[in-house]
Order: sequence, then C-alpha cells, then structure tokens
Amino acid sequence: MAAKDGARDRAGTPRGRDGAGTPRERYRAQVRAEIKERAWEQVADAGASVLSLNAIAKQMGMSGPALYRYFSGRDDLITELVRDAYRSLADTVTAAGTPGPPDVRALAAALRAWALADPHRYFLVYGTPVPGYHAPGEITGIASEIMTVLLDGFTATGSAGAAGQGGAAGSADDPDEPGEPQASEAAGVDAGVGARFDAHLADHRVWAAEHPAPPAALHRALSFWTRLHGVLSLELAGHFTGMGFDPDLFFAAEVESLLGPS
Amino acid sequence: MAAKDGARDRAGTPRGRDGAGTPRERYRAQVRAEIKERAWEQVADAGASVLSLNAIAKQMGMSGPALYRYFSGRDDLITELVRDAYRSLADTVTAAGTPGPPDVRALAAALRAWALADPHRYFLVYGTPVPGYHAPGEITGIASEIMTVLLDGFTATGSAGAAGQGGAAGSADDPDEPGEPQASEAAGVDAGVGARFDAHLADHRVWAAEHPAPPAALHRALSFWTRLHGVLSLELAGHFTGMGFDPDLFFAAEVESLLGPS
DNA sequence: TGTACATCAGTGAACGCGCGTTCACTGATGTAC
DNA sequence: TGTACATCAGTGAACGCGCGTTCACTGATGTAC
Repeated sequence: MAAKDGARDRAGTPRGRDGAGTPRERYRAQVRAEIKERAWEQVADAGASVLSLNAIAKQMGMSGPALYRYFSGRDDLITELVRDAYRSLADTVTAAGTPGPPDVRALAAALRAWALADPHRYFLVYGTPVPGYHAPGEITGIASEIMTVLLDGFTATGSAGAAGQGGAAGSADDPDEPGEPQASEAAGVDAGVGARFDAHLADHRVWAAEHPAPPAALHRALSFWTRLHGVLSLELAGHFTGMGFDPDLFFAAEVESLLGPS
Repeated sequence: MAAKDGARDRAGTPRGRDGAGTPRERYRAQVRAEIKERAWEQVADAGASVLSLNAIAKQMGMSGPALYRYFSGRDDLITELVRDAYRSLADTVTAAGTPGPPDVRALAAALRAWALADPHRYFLVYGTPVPGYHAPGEITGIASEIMTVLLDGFTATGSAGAAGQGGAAGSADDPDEPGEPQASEAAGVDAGVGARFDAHLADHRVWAAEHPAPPAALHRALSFWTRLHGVLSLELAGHFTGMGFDPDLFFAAEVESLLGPS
C-alpha cells in the first residue's frame, strides 16, 4: 500500500509536516529557484515555446524526472514563469509610480527598461501566445493591477499625470500642420471618433468599473498601453533595424503624444 | 554514376528541360501549392513554431520525405510562408491605397481586415520571431514597400492623407481637457520631443532616403505603423478580452489620432 | 543517546511519440530517335 | 508508331535525436519514542 510511493502527487507546494523554515524546506525552495533560473535562461535564449524540462535538468546535473518533484510538468513551469513575469512587471510599474500620483513619463521609462532588460520575458507577457498553453485566471488579476497604475497616472493631475514637470513639452506652433484649422484637440485621442470611444467606454465600463477615472483617462491609459507596446514589440522583434533612427527617441515622442498639449 | 539520383539536389525551382507549361510543371506547382495550403492551416492553428513537415505529408496522404522534392527543408518552407505573408500584406495595402493618393483610413482598415482574417499570419510577420529562424534579406524589400505606401498616404494632401473626406472628425471643444492651455498641437506626435524626433529623422535619413516625404510625414507613418500594430497585436493575442469595449472603435480612435486636427 | 520508522530527493530504465533528414530504390511519365 | 532511354515523384526503411512523462527503486535525511 505505502509501497505506491505516496509522495508522487506532491509537486510544488509541500503539505507534509515540514514547516516554513526547516532545512528541507529551504533546500526545496533553493532548487526550485535554480530550476526557474535555468528556465529563464532558456526563455531569454529562444522564448518559452522551446522550453525543455530535460534540458534544464541536464544543465543542473540532474536527471529529467527529478524535476517532477518541483513542478508537476512543463505547463506548470511555464505558468510559473508567466506569473512571475507579470508579477515582475506589475512591481516595476508600481515602484515607478510610487509615491503617487504616478508620473506617466516615469511609468513609460520603467516599462521600456523592463522590456529591454529581457525581451523574451516581455514577449512572454505580451507576445504571441505560446501554442498549446493557456494562462490560468490568476494572471488576469495581476494584469489589471498594472492597468490600475496606468489609470492612476492619467487620473492624477488633470489628465496628463505629472504633465508640465518634465517641462518644455509645449510649442505654440505646429510645424507639421501649418494650414490646418486650429482645434483644441488633446493628445490626438479625442477627435470625433475619439469622443465616441470615450462615450462607449462610459457605457461599457466592465473594465476598471470601480476606478474613479473618467472615461477619457481610461482612453488615455489604453492608448498608453497599446502605443508603447507597439513601439516596444516592433523594436524588440528587430523591425527597426536598418531604419537608422533612435528607437529611444521615437519612444519618447510616442510618450509625449499621450500627455496632452501641456 | 547516374545511380546517385541526380535529382536529389533539386527542390524548389526546377531547372530541367521542363518548360513553364508542361504537365509535369503544372503538377509540381499544384502539389507545391497544396503543401503550402496545409502549412498555412497549421500556422493558423498554432503558429509557425510548431510547423511540421511530416504532419503536412501525412495530411496529404504522402510520406514525409516526399516533401523534399518541393522544399529543401523546414526552414525553406517557413521562409516561403513568411515571404508570402509579407507579399500578401504589401499587395493588400497597395490595393487599398490605389488609385492614389492613398487614404490613411482606408490603409488602416485594410491592415486591420488583413490581420483579423488570419491572426497567426499577422504574427508570422510582426509577432515574436520564430526561434531559430532568420528571415533572408529579400523580405526587407517587401517590408519597405509597405512603408512606402504609408509614406505616400501621409505625404499626399497636406499630411493627413484624405483627411476631411471621412468628415465630421473635428470638434471645436475638447471635453476631456477643459482646463488645459490651448496649443496648436497636431496629432499628438509633435510636441517638444516630437519635434526633436522630426529633426532626428531628417538627420538620420537612411530609411526612405529617396522618398520625398518630409520628416514629419515619416514620423506620422512610423506612428501609424506602431500604434496600429499595438492595438492589433494586443487584440489578436487576446489581451482585450474581458475589458468589455469594442476593439474596432478603439482602433478607429487610434487611427483618428494620426490624422491631425482636421 | 540510540533505535525504528517515515519522509522525501533523486536515479535509471523504459514507454511512446514525433521530429527532420538521408538513402537506395520502384514505377510512372516524358523525350529522342 | 514503336523502342530505348532519361527524368522525376514518391516510397519505405533507417538514423539519431529529443521530448514529456511513468514507474519502481535507492539512499539520505529527518522524526518519534
């Protein structure tokens, strides 16, 4: 009966009588951490789609099956990595926005630094979904945590976060649109269609339903997210190579596009 | 000597005495096309990273090695798919902008339709790079073809393409930024940093060096590309699910953000 | 302090699978005279 | 029109590899008395 190796079903969280600080517990945590470290190395090399348990084990000088003491399988490990990546991004963004109110420029800079630090980690979060893998619902919570910080940033002082503190963003004359009729458009997201989208957001507020941000701030936060992701993902995927411009400056320009005509 | 099967080295383009229209040639082209069709089905299912030659062969009722008569290997097939995807996008965008001058809204709509028609095809072009695969230089040419159409769109009438034809995009009052100082910012891409980026583009014009577009138009085309990619890639990857808003409307709002305060 | 027992990390063999790719070969199709 | 030959599509066996995962087991570590 007991010969059936009762410990088999115990990957991940231990439930034995090992407390939090026993040597075994500490050892377990240590090995688990090293597995994840090696996994991150693989992800950094080629992305999560080619992650291999056996390769990790070999790298650690262990046999493949040993990993099943720590993770119940490949999907479990990937889930952990995805969760950690989200967590890391949420923490980074939160730290950049603390103490509040968050400065939108600082949030953007933090996001970019986080993305450049490990492109494949960024793609693990925002890239092409890993084939055959589906993230559990828990991730959603962390994702909305991130959006909340952005929302705070755009709700803070007026709608442009710490606009004006960066200074010198204003220019009285627009060299690109000399003959265009003047209109008090802000940040380019609230023309006719923009205003319609604001109204739409107000009507369909299932997202950030409890947040005090006005619809226009939701709109701006969304644009922040998608515009910066647009620049970052194309840059990290190498689509700017050979074009000769400085991605950092372009990124900064896109950030500025979100700050209203301060 | 001739027993060494001299046809072995002949995958892809035939160089024998088969002309363009011989039955064998037609048959070859037909099988090649079917292989690619099955390949596209696999890509549509799970992306290019799990593309399998053997699976394609089995699906066609052939043995695996038979495919080597048509493609020299897996990479060769993927290269073909990537090239075709670029070609298809370039054609789609070109068609949407013809006869010129291209309407930016039409270009955007065409891009979105193309992306939604086959999300994995879109990711094959603009998504996370396939691990271990590197695109040949030929692709670059098609990519710049696409950018040229965008540039034409933003160079045409003023800088906003067929702005005004969509009508009713203007609103004299901005409901979101009531207390903001009025400034003649255009499209949110040419504040202080924006103007600096324009100057930077003028200085480092290795990209589109021969195109008559002014730097501001280059800037707008770049923003068009990255902003729309930002929305599309996040939408297609499922990051909008649960947020409750209409991606199409948001997309339209982002498009409008590029059209200047018309 | 010592002994009996339970727990648990890790091993090695094995299963079944699928992959890309090579090779020598068969049989059908086309070509030359 | 018929015969000899070349071309070429496709097969089946095989190579070598790596994968995730299971299973029964060993040996060390910790716990209870």
